Amino acid sequence: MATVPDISDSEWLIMEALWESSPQTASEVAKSLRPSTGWAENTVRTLLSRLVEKSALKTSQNPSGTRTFLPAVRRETCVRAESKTFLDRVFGGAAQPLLIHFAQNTKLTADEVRELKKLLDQNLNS
Amino acid sequence: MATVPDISDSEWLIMEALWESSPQTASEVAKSLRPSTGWAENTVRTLLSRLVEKSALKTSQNPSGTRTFLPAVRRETCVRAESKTFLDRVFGGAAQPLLIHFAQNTKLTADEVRELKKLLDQNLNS
DNA sequence: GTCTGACAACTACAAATGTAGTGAGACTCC
DNA sequence: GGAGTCTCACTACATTTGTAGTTGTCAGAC
Repeated sequence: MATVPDISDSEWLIMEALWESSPQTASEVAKSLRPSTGWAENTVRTLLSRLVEKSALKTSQNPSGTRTFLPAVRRETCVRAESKTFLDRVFGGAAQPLLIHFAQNTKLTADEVRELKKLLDQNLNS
Repeated sequence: MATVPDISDSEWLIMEALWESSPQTASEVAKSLRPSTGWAENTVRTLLSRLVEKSALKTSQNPSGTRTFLPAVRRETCVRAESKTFLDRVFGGAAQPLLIHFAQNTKLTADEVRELKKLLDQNLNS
């Protein structure tokens, strides 16, 4: 049950970068986030360190002596945890109102609707 | 577009209490939250004041001189804002993966599934 | 050998959040 | 009319978050 660490908004962006491609060094992460966030390299380093402290990331020493970072928790696990928090907080834990909310408030394509309906059917039979 | 104030986790509980029934005095809110949160009355007062500052709540002086609090923003509005934040943060703004996630990870009754499918159809025709 | 430029480690600091305590005025009940 | 009781407005204080700056080291470039 490896309790999932609490990941803040900014930290989430770091995690995304590493879930997408890892391991990466601090400066690689910084470089890839710079366009979207404008963060100074040190900011990224701080966030990386905090995530290591929280055990959301692991590091490994690579031959050249610099550290590389890689996720210690799977994205799916974190998504699940965040989703639960959100669900509890905003919808009082009731998933159906949440589904209703998003089904009403977002535009979906016919294909997407088809796929969702299929999933709903599978849900029933599980 | 009445930008929605940022409401923290604890504050959200206060808002819920007032969305459910308002206006209420500080001590009424405190009393109703005590069982679930264990908060001291002053904690509730502080949170109420912060919410008034943020314009999430309004107050009105009632005859006896004590203040009562009531929401200044509709629950639906806040839910929408929180949902968007969450969607952007965790699902990169894509609603369909979110719907998939919740459709797969929650148990629904046959009725609920039926209703959701109906909504999905309406979504298509809108 | 020294200068340069990454990298790591540590420190900084304000705003937001969670969770209260204190002091002062008003009201209430003997 | 003094002693509790409510309320309110202020103040407090540790943590977490966002966003860096500073210092020291080490490896190549020259």
